[in-house]
Amino acid sequence: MKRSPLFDRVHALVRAIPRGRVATYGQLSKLIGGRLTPVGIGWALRGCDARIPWHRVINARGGISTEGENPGLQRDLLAAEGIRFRADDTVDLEAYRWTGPARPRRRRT
DNA sequence: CCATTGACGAAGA
DNA sequence: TTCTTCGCCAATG
Repeated sequence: MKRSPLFDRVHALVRAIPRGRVATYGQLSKLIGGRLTPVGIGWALRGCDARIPWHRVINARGGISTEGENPGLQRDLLAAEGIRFRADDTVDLEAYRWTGPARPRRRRT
């Protein structure tokens, strides 16, 4: 895997996703700055290192897009983090969506 | 260098 | 509401 600045940024971002939380491709794309499209995010994660929690990245519907080779793998990994799937095998983004690396949710001071 | 594809998303019909 | 089209960046052939 070539370490492009963009890819490295994506990897760092994904590693910043807390356990039990998920992010969408489009969201990461925006967080990066739009330099990479959602598809580009997937490209960056396609051959990433094992230390990257790629399983926390799902599509905008809350569904899994990696069922191609390991059907259920990502789902199992997420379930192991306490994430519950709906009957549609989708995650409730409203509840589990990661807000960002340092989302200023509440100004303490 | 040119064309196609890819772990996607949003908008229009 | 669902289906189709276009867009976006990078990699590969």
